[in-house]
Amino acid sequence: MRLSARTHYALRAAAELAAAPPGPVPAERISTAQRIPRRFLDNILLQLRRAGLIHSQRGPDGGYWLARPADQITLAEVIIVIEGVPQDNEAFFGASEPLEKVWATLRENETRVLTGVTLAHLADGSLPTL
Amino acid sequence: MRLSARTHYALRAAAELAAAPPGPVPAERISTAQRIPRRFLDNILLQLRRAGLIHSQRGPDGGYWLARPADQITLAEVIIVIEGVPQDNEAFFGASEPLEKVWATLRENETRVLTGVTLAHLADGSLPTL
DNA sequence: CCTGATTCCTACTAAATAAGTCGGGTTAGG
DNA sequence: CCTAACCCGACTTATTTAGTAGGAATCAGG
Repeated sequence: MRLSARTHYALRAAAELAAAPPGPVPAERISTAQRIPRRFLDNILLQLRRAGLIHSQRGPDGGYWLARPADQITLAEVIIVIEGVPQDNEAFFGASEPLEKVWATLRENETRVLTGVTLAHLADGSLPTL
Repeated sequence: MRLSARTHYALRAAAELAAAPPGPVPAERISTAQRIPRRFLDNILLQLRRAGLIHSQRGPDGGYWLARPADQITLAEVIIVIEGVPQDNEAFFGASEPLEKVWATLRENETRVLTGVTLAHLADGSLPTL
């Protein structure tokens, strides 16, 4: 799979929000709970907010919260927001042509798992049969 | 999955060797058949040889060939040779802990497919049920 | 034993990506 | 108006990627 540190952080931050009681969670809290460098986290949360995945509130008692119920946000969605859509522009010739099908299979497996797990699953520790 | 261009080239080169009739295949041929930059290919083939995956012969009528029967070389093996062993050093805390299991599942799926497909499968276009 | 085809090998480079950091601006509550 | 928080673009440093360069070593055939 190979995901960037940024993406791992985003997923962990999202998990933290999903597990928190309702109401704004300040970045500082997420940062310490998940051991994510504070300024970097700001940056990531900003990206999640711009993508519409979370909402935010400034000022005292401000913070971040999920824009939708945790069981309606999949890991795949978070990953896409951070990594962007994967673009494959490989070409296959002759003997290597069957590789295309192998990659397709791999991608399907991946997608199936990542769209099958939601933030709610992470929050209550009950993973679905994958 | 995300593999480097180098790894894709290695796989395609290996597929080409698997599909060729017995005997040395010159790099030049692989390069044109699979549209791989010549000098870069040299470099990659060298790495495959040092790993013991292929053999080579210099001079006229020289070239490269598989060190073992094509049905005994898996895609996983080629990938490991080029990419090295993947090292994950992520740590999980609290709400994000279940992620570990998700990544494990993903890795298992991947491994199952990549160790299940051999160069022989590519060569004769008969992929196993994945 | 010379010639040309072919592999072998180290080193180099330009561009992209990754992983943060920095400095300050903006907003809201008390 | 003060303080806690988010907002935002730009910057930096290191690593990886995708090759390229230049030539040395080897081997078959004539």
